[in-house]
Amino acid sequence: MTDLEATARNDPPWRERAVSRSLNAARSRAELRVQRFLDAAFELIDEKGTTEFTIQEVIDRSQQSLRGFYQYFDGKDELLLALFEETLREATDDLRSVAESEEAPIDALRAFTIRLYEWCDPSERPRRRSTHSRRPIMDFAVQLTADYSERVKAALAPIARMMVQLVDAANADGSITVPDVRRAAAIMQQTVMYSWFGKGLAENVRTRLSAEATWEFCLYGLGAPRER
Amino acid sequence: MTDLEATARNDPPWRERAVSRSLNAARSRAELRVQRFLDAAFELIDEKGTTEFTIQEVIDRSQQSLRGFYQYFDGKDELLLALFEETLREATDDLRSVAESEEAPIDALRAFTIRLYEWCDPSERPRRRSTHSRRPIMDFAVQLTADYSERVKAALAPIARMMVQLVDAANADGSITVPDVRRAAAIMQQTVMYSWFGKGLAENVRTRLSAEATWEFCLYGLGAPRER
DNA sequence: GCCCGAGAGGAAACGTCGTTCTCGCTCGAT
DNA sequence: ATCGAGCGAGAACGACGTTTCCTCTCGGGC
Repeated sequence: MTDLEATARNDPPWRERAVSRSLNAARSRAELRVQRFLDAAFELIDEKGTTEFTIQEVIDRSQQSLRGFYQYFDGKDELLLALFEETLREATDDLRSVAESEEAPIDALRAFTIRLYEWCDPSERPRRRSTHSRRPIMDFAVQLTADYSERVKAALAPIARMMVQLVDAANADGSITVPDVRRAAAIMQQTVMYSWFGKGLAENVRTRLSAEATWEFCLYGLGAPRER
Repeated sequence: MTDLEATARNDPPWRERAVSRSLNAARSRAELRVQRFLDAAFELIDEKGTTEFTIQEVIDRSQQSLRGFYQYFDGKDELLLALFEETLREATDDLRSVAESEEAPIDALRAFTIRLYEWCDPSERPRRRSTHSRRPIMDFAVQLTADYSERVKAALAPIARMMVQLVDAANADGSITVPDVRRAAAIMQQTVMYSWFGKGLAENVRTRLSAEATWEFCLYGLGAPRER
């Protein structure tokens, strides 16, 4: 062990650099190929409107080999999980910037909430520069949750954390009044995020919920003083 | 056509009775066999905690033939849909009786809401005499919604209708104040029913939402006066 | 210049499942 | 006794995810 460390330390710098360069090359090559798979899968989801594409289609579209696919992904689930995590990463960045663009805590919470709603609701065509529909991925997330709750939880954690912070800030300055910040943030997130399940269930367009209606409901639920 | 009708009308009564009896026998025999399939599927779901049983298992358990299965069901989806509808029928009856046992509209709404929450939340072991876990079916309902939104909607309609009535009554007597009853009922139903998705997502037990917390959140969201 | 081994592509193969098909038995009516 | 409908049993099929195997290639060491 110590010998190995010593050897490593005594390696001429050029060797280290060379190895590193080789590794970097390999890494970027690998990342490129992974990205090709992801892009192909996103395209297929857009076209079909569902996550029910076949591996073969991904292979054909990305012009890579089945063997290569299984070299980079443990299976289809891993691919879908990667798509999900990628989508949530985008959403998180977007939500952060939206919330930060507001001054008052209650306004930030409102902006954050409405944008979160838009990310989850398929019928919305919001302001964000959405390159493709994430709807099928959000749908599939439910199934992912069943088998990979830890990873889904981890992917959702940044959004959950932001929600807690925003509720806490609004609670601190008196805009809202909640007994338990974390609990309130949880129910808030849940109400907003899972609102899209009501999609096919609303009997008519009139009763379909809007982002605004959801926000108001939450606002009073959080104990905001009601205007008369 | 007229001839046929005349013939039918002139048929001796005994023939009609005989046919009817035969049909009744066939019907009850068929219903029995369908029930065997349903029971077997329920058992499998209970044991495995998922709807991912195979048709073969249902066949084996119900001691019937694959051929028979496809004679009664168009496929696995139809079976799952039947289980879902059966479950909702039970839930609807239960919810109705719970709501009717309360006098004041707001109390009825509260009782209804909390019981509905319990029906959807897997972790709850409520007062109802639940013979088996409906959790996997509720999970799968999301996928069913994607392909059979009409049938899911229809199965959910009675519950939705009750929710509207209860919100309307509570709104009428001033317990709550909502601008749009149908809309309020919709968000209410959604918030309560889909709360179980937060299952794997809550980071710890403390932030996990209870039926009571959900009810309170909704109550104020619906515009109930807040006690100070 | 030659060889060798890692890596990648292609395709065949496998296992699981849902679904369909076919064969043969049984039973009740004529 | 016979015929036909109904039904059980199981083979077979097709779709897919996944694994495996064979082959080719390419870069580095002898």
